[in-house]
Amino acid sequence: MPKKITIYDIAKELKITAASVSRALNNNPKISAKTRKLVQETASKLNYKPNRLALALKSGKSNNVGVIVPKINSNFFSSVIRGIEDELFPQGYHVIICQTYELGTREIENINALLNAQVDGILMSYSGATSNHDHLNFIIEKNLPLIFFDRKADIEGVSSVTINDFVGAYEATKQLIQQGCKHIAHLTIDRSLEIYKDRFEGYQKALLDHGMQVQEDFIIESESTLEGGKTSIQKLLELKQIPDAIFSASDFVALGAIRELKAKGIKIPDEFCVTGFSNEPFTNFMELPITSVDQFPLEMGKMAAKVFLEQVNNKETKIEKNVVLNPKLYVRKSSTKPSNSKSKKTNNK
Amino acid sequence: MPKKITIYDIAKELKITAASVSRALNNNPKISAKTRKLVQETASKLNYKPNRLALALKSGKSNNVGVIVPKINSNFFSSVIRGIEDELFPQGYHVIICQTYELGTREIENINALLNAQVDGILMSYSGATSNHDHLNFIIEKNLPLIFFDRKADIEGVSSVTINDFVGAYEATKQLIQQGCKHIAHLTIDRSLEIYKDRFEGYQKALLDHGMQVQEDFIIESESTLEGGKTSIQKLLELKQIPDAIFSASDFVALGAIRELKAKGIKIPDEFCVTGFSNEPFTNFMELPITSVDQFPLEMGKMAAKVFLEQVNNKETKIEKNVVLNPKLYVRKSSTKPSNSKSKKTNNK
DNA sequence: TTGTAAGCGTTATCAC
DNA sequence: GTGATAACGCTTACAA
Repeated sequence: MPKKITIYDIAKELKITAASVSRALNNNPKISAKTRKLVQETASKLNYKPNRLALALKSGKSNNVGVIVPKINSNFFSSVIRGIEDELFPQGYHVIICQTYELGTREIENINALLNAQVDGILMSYSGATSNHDHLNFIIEKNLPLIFFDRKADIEGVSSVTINDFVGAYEATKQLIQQGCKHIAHLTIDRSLEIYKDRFEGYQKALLDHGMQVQEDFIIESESTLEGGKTSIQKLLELKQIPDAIFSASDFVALGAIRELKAKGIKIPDEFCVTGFSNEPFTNFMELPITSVDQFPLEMGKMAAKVFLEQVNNKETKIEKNVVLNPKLYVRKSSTKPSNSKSKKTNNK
Repeated sequence: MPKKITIYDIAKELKITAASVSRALNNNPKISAKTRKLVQETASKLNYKPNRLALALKSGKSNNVGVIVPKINSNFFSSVIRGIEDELFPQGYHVIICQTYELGTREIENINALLNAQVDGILMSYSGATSNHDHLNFIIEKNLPLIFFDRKADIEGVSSVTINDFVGAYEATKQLIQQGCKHIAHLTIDRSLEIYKDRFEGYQKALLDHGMQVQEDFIIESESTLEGGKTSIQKLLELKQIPDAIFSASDFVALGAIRELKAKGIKIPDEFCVTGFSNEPFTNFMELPITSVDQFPLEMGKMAAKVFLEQVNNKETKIEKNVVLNPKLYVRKSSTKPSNSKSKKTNNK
C-alpha cells in the first residue's frame, strides 16, 4: 500500500511548510508566483490528491447531498436522480443514494445515516409513512436544506418541487370526456399520499365541471402494479353500470387494465378509453400507445437541485420555496376514439 | 444554527473526558458499566450523532463507495445500483453515484473526484473510451478495491462481475434457428465494447455450429435506439437476400426494428422473428412481447457488492475475482412461429 | 477504569 | 510572503 501523498510531502520536498503549500494550491494571494508554480509542479509530480474528508471536517461542509427515494430502479426516480446529479456534480457536490423501500423505519434510518455523514442537504421523496416528523426536525434544526420532490408534506420551512397532479388528472379526465366517454372510472393508489389524493381530486373536479357525477363505485384502489389493474377491471365489470373509460393514477395499473379489457374482448379505444399517469417509457412503445401524463422527472430533479443550491448559498436567509411544475398530457391511441382521430392529432413525445 | 453536539459536550455534562465517552459509545471493554450507561443516556438526551467525517479521517476509512455508470436513468443501470445499495447499506456503506454519459473524460473526472472523496472502493461499468488506464492505475496503486460490472477490461488485479454475453447471444440465435429461420441478421452496437463483441461472437458461433454461414452484409451496426433499429431494417430490406430474422444486441434496436417491419407490412413472427437483449421491462409489456436475454442486473449489482466486501475485508491478500453470471433467454411471441407455438411453451418472466 | 495527548489532512490566524 | 500553531471530531496508545 503506497503512502498517501499529503501537503506535508510536498512541503518536505520543497523545504517549505504545509501552510504555504495549502496557500499555493488554493490560489491564495498571499504567496509568491514562484513558490505557487513550484508547488503545483511537485503536486502533480507526486500525484497529490486533496483529501476531501479533511477539508470537510475542517470546513464543516462535506459537499455531499443525500437523496432519498422509495427505490432507485424505477424510471421516474432514476430520472429525478439523474436530474439532480446533472445539476449538482458540476458544482462539486456528490450525491449519496438511499432507498426507503416505502418503509417509514428506513426513512428514519436513512436520514440518521445521512446526518452522521454530515451531508450538506437532503433531497427526498417523502414517504409520509410515519405520523410524526421528528426525524425531519433533526434536519430542520440543523438548518440543513431539506427539499421534497414529488411526494411532499407541508412543513414550515421545507421547500418542495412537485408537479401539479391535480391539473394533470384534470386534463386527462377532461380529454376522456371530450372523447365522448360518459362513464369514467378512476383507478387510484393509496390516497394518504398527496399525489394520489390530488389526482383523485383533479378527476372529480373535471367530472363535476362537465356536468357529470362522481360515482363511488367507480373509484377502485389498488397497488401500482399490472395485477392491480387486472383486479380493478374485474371489479368494474361486475357493476350494473359498466364504465366506458378509466383514468388511472398509475401507468402500470393502466397497462394491467388494458390487458384485462382485451382478454374480455373489449375493444380499446372504440368501446373503452384508458389513460395512465407518469408517461413511463413503455406507454409510448406499445402497439396501442397509452395516453399518459408526463411528470418531467428530469426537470423535477434539476429544479430540486437548484432550490438546494439556492438555499445552501444563502445560509443566513431562511427561504422556503415551493415549485410546482406543470404536467403534460400526451394523448395517444388508447384514448383517441376513431371518430375523433382526424379532428385531434395524437400527441407523440 | 444550533451547536453541533460532540463527544466533548457529553463529556462536559458528565464531568468525564472525551476518551471515556468514546470508549463508552464504542463498546470498548475498558469502561465501567455505570459510565457506559450514563454516557449512552446523555448521548441520546442531547441527540448526539457521531461525525462520520471525523471517524473517516482518523481511520482512513470513509465507508463510502463510488459507483460509476454511463447514466443512471436506464433500467439496467438503476437496477444494478439497486443491487449494490441493497447489499452495501446494511453493512454501513454509502453509495456515491457518478455518471460518465459515455464520455472518457468524465470517467477520469469521476474517478478523481471519488479518490479525493476517499471512497473505500469503486464499482464501475467501464467505458473503454480511453485508450490508456492511468486513471484506473491510480485506484489500483492505492490498493483500493476496483470492481467492474457489465463492461470490463482485462486488467491485472481488477475484479469483475459480468454476464456471459457470448452464451446469451448463442442461445438467442440458436432459438431462432430452431424456429426454422434460415437467414438471421445481427443488429450490433459499437463492438469496441466487449459486451457487444461477445454478443456478436455468440451469434456467429451459433450459426456456424448449425451449419449456417455468417454473412457480412447481415451485420448492421447502429446506436442503441429505436431509430437505430429503423435504419438497420431499411438497410437489410435493400439486400438481394432479405433476412427472415434478427438477433439484436439491444432491446431498443429490436423494438425499432419491429416497428419498421410492421410499417413495411411484414408479419411478426410469421414471416420474420425478432430477438432482443437485456430484457427491458417493455419487452414483456408489448402486445407482441419481444424475446430477450435477461442480464440479471439486480444480481449483478449484489454480486459486485459482495466481491467488494470480500476484498475490502481482506486488505492484505490481493484477490482478483471474475464472476460470470449466466444470462437467461426469455422466449416470447416475437420469435415463436405459430407452427411451433404448441410444441414449445413460451417463457414469460 | 479513567485521563492525557497525539494524530488523521486541511485551513485560518497569528506572528515574523 | 512565509512559518508556526490551533482547530475540525474522533480514536487510541500510553500513563496514572
